[in-house]
Formats: sequence, structure tokens, C-alpha cells
Amino acid sequence: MTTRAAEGTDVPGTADQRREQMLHAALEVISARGYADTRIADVAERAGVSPALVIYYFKTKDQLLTEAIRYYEDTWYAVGQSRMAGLPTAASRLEEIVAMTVLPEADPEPVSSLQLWLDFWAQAARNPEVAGVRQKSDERWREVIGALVLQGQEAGEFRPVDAGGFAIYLSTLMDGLTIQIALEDPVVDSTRAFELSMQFVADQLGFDWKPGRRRRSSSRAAMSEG
Amino acid sequence: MTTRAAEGTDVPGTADQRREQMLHAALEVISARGYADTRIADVAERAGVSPALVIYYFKTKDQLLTEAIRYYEDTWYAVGQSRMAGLPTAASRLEEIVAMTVLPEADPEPVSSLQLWLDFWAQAARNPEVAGVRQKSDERWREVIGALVLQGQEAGEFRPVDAGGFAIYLSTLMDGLTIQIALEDPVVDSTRAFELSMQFVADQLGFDWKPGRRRRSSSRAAMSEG
DNA sequence: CAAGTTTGACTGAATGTTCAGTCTAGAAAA
DNA sequence: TTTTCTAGACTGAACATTCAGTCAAACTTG
Repeated sequence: MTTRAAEGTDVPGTADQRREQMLHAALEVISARGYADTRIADVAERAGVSPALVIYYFKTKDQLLTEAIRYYEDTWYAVGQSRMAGLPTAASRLEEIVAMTVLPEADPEPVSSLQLWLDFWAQAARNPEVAGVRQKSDERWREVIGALVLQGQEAGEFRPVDAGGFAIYLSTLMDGLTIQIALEDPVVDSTRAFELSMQFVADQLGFDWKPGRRRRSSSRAAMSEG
Repeated sequence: MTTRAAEGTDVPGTADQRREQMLHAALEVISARGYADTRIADVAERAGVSPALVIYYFKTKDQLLTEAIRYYEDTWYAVGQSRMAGLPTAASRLEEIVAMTVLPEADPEPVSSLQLWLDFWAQAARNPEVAGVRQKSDERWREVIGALVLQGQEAGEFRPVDAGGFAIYLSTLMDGLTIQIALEDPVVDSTRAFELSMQFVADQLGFDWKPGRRRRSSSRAAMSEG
């Protein structure tokens, strides 16, 4: 009773929904307290259930956290895909990717926090499960970027640079910027990071880009469910 | 008794040496087990002392770990300075910085492991103490890079680009690469990372650079003590 | 110099807390 | 009724930190 899922669901929970609700709660807690300091009790409380129920669904704490991270990555990726789908040019799709990565306001799911990524990486260093997720993630994004570059080149938007190499540069740069922003570096805030990235992209691919618009891409609800 | 400090010291311990010995042990343990899973008992064992002594020197576990990180950063910076001191051109000094960051073989102190940085960042997200260290660290390196660029420009080695902006790009890029290498990304190993970075540097600053040498910069002992 | 005294490094054995995971049993579906 | 969910109370282990001292070297002081 008194179930109060953030998104409005109020029924006791239909297995899969329950799971998702908990994963969601887990992400909130991780992003608030850090991976290591996330206790089952926290997640349970956030989800409005008993700790025992959390264990009932995820055999162990480790599994919970691991799955939470996988869930996050998948959601993030799906949101990215769906956002890009609405955009006409390769350049605008690239811009969307950069914005998603670097502007916390244009955020998928209420679970914000770039800090999650820092925990994610640190965890990947020791936990093979997490390492797998993170590697797949990186590969996916590099492929997306690479494909976008090729598309742009075919359309004559971009100059002919090595797409794979560019993908590595850009994704690496954005990882680095993520650190800066997450840690609130005074020199590199997210607006600056966005501009730096786009300047780099435009410079490398040879198209014009001026800062100024953006800042928060309205509040499109992005992906209603599933 | 049976004290067996790694570096040869055998005396019971002279306060400051003891501290340093423990900080050193702490870094080894952190880099092996991760920040969160580092127990006082581990550090004590590694240092060959009792857990109680560790607390005797550092009031709390938190203080120990925090100081260990500060110690690491300082050492790292000092090693960097001393290595650069021996090099003639701005370009070679830049190359040394890149190598230090990205090639684990050219490593300061036995405490290898780029993974330390991942823990470091994740920790900085929550621990203000660590956040301070990390920010100072970043600033220092950006200044070093910026100054190097200016030197190179005065000497006519480099083309006139904005030094501060370049420093941000390069340090960010190297942060990103650190992640890749630490997590053993199959696409970006440290050799590749080194080449990517140097290519970027040479490209931006307008000098020639070809891969090929390097790989491990001999085993100069770098900074004997203090 | 020898006998006493202080001081700081150091330890082993508690202590107390914090959690992950278990167990029992009740409620709700099927 | 049987199966699936769910909760509350509980347990056991893992640790950080404390405590009450030991030990030896470094100072006294006669």
C-alpha cells in the first residue's frame, strides 16, 4: 500500500513493472549517494517497498546494481535513437548526441546526474559484468557517430575524414567533458562543453556552427514507455 | 619487527616515513581493490603494521584515503616537473606529459594503474576534500600545458593558437583516453592513445610528429625521495 | 654512569554498528 | 488450494574505531 511510483503507476505492481520501478529507484539512489554507498534499504525505501522484496526480485545486491546500470545504458541509448529519429540532417543528429551527453538539462528520464557515469566507469574497472556493459555502450556510440559521419559525407554535408577515427576522438572528448561537468569544474561548465564539442565537430567535419541557440531543448517527454 | 618496507628502509619508522609508507600502501591497495573496498586492515597488512597504527596516524579511514589521493597527485605532479626539466623543446615536454598520462609503462612510482584515476573521479563527485584535490590537479596541468604552448610559440615551434583553449582540449582528451585505457578498451589501447594524442597535438600546434619511437621510456627511477 | 622517569610508537583484544541476506508467515491471485 | 507476492523481524559477518596497555629509546638526576 501507499505505493507511490514517481511516474503515476499506482497498482501494486505487475512483476516487470515492479522490477523497473526498483531499477529506477536504484539509479536514483546511486546517483545521489554513489554506487558503493547504495544500500538495499535505500533502494527499497525509494521504491516504497520492503528490503526483502528487493532481494526477492534481484537475488543479490550486486545483481541489482549491475542491472540498474545496464538498464540505464539501454534507456539512454533508446532515448538517443528516438530523438535522433526526428532530426533531418546528420549535423543536427550529431548535435543532439553531444547535447544529450553534455547538457544535463536535455536529459533522458528524471534520473539525471552525469555523476552516474563516473561511478559506472570506476565500477567497470573491477566488475566484469559492468565492464561488459560499458564496453558495449562505447562501441554502440562510436558506431552511431561513425554512421552519422558517413551519412553526412554522402549527403555532402561533411568533408571526407576518417569516420572511425573521428568517432573515437569525439566520444573520448565527450567522456573527458563528462568528468569536468560532473565534477563542476569552474572552467568547463556544460554550456562551454557543448560549445567546445560542437566547435570541434564543425571544425573537423568542415561545416559552420555558431553557438547561441539551445540551452534547454524544451521539455519533450521523450519516450513514453518501453 | 619483521618490518619490511618496500624501499629498503628497515628501521621501526620515523614518523614521517611511517606516514608515507602507509600512504604508499594505501595507494597500492586502492589501485588493487578499489577505493570503496579498501579496508584499513588491508593497508595495515600491506604496510606490515597493525590496523590500530594506521588509525593512530590518520584519525579516520576517510582521512587516510583522502590523504593518499592528495599524496598521489602531488607525487605525480612532481615527477612530471622533474621529467620535463630534462627536456629541451616545448614539443618534447608536451610529449612527455602525454606519455606520462597515457602510457602506463612510463610510470611514476610502482603504483601503476590508471584505474586509480577512475576511483579518484568517482570519489570527487561526493567527497569535497577529494573534489578540491582533483580540481587543483586539473588546474595545475592545464596551466602547465598552456605555459608550454606559449613557450613553444615564442620559440617559433608552434603555430599561434589559443593556449588556454588548447590546454582544455588536450587535458580533456587525455582524461577521456585514460578511461579507455584503464578499462582496456579493445579499440583504444595505450599505444593508440598516445598516437592519437600526439597526432592531435601536432595537428593543432602545427608541427610534425611521427609515431614509432617510445613504447617505454627506459626505467629512469624518477625522483629518489621527497 | 646507573637508577628512575617520561614519551611516543605500537599492539591485541574488545566494542558497536551497519548491512546483506534469511526466515516465517500473511495476503492476494489464479 | 496452490502459487505468487510481500513484509517485518532477525541473524551473522565484516569492519572501523576504541582502549588499556607494552616496549624501548631518550631524557633526567644523583
